[in-house]
Amino acid sequence: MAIPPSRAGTKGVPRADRERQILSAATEEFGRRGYEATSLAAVAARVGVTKTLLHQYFGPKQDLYLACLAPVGDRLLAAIRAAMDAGGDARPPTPLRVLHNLFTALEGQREAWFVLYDTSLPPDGEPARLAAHYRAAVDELAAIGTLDVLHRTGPADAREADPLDADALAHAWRGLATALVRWWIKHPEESADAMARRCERLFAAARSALGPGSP
Amino acid sequence: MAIPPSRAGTKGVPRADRERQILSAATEEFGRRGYEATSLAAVAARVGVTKTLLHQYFGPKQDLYLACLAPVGDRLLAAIRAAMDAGGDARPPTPLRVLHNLFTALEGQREAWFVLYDTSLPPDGEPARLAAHYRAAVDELAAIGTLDVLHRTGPADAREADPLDADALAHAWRGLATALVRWWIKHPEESADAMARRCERLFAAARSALGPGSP
DNA sequence: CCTGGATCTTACCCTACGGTAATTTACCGC
DNA sequence: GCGGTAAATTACCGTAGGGTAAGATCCAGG
Repeated sequence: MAIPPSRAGTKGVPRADRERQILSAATEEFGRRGYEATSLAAVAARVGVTKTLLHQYFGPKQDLYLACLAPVGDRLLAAIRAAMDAGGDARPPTPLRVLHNLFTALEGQREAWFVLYDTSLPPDGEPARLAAHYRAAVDELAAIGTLDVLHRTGPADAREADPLDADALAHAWRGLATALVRWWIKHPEESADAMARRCERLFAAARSALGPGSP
Repeated sequence: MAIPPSRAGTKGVPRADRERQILSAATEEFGRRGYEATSLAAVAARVGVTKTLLHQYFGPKQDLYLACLAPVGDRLLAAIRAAMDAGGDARPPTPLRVLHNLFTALEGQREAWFVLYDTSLPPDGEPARLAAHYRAAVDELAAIGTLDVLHRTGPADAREADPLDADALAHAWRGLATALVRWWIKHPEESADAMARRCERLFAAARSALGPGSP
C-alpha cells in the first residue's frame, strides 16, 4: 500500500502572482464578512492554497489586512480627489462626479469599500489606526464639499449655524455612498456607468421628496 | 489556611430583572461589535455575572441574539408604521417623521439599530433569517414611500422608469438612516428631538446640493 | 546528475470561545 | 431552625482559528 504522495512543493506560480491572488481573495473576504468574521483558512481555500502560505507571504492576519487596506484606501482617495479637483461648478455636480469615480475605482472589487469601512475592526490595533487614517482623509475631502453646501443654504448669519452640522452631513453622505455600493454589490450585472446614471435619477427624485416644494 | 470561599449563590436579583439586564447588555454589545465579534464572556462581564448564567437563561448564543433582535425589530417597525400612518401630505414630510420616530424609539439603546442591521451574521442560520424577516418588513414600508417619490418625479410614461430604481432608492434611504444613527451614537449628548431637527436642516441643505438649481 | 533556492504542505501548538454538568450559596415559607 | 427552590458559580470539554517549525517537491543552472 502506497503512502499518499505529499502535495507539497511548488505549483509553478511565481510569488508576485500568488500575492496578487491572495490580496484579491482576502480583500473580497474581508469586505464581505468583516475582519473578525474572516478566517484565513477561507481565504486560503479560495486561492487553492494553505493557510501557512498566507502567513509566509504576509505575516499575521493583521498584516494581511493592512496589505489589503493600503491599496484600497489609496485608490479610493485618488478617485475622490480627481472628482473634486474638477471644480465645484462643473456638470454633473460634484456629488455625482464623486460617486461615478468611486464606482469606477471599485469596478471588479466592489467589496473593497467595506474593507475601508469595516465596522468589526478590533478598536485597539494597527488595522483600526490605518483605517482611521484613510477615513480621516476621506472625511477631510467630504468636509470641503459639505461646508460649501451648508454655506449656500445656511442662515445668513453664519454664527447661527450649528458647527456639528457639517460633520453630520459628511457622515450622512459617506453612509449614503456606502448604501449605494452595497446595493451595487447585490446587482453585479450593473456597470459603473449605469450605476452612476441611476444615482442621478435617484438624486433628482430625492430632491423633490426632501424639500417643502412638493405639491 | 482558609480555602477561598466560593462566590456562588444568589445575589438577590430576581430572574426577570437579570434577564432584562442581560438583554440590554447583549443588545449593546451585538450592536457595537457585531454578532461574530461579540463574546458571551464580554456580555456576562458587563452584567457582572458568569457566561454560564447567560446560557441558563437564554440558551446558546444564537438564541440570545434572537431574544435581543425580536423586541428591537418590533419596536422599530412600530415606530416606522406610526410615522407613515400619519399620511403622506402632513407636515413635517414623511421621511423626517420616520427619522424622528426612529430616534425616539432608539433613545437609550441607540446601538439596537445595528442589531437589526448586523452585517456579520452567519449567512445560514436562524439569526440571519429573523433579521431578514424584519428587514423585509422595513423595506416593504420603505417601498411605499419610495414609489410615491418616484412617481412624482419620474418620466410621464411610467413604463420608462427603471423598476430597480425603487429598490435602490429604498436601500439608499435605509443606508442614510443607518449613517445618521451611527453619527448619533458618536454624539451621546444629542437628544432625539435635537437630532430630528438637525436632520431637517441637513435635508434642506442637501436638497440644494443635489439638484441642478444651484447657481 | 546534483545542488540551491523558490514554492508549498504537513503536522503541530496554543488560545479564545461556545457550551454543559455538577455544585454551592442565599433566600423564603413553614 | 429547616427544607426546598431560585440564583449563581466552579470546573470542565470540544473545537475552530491564528500562528510556527520543519520538511517535501519542483525547477533552474552548472
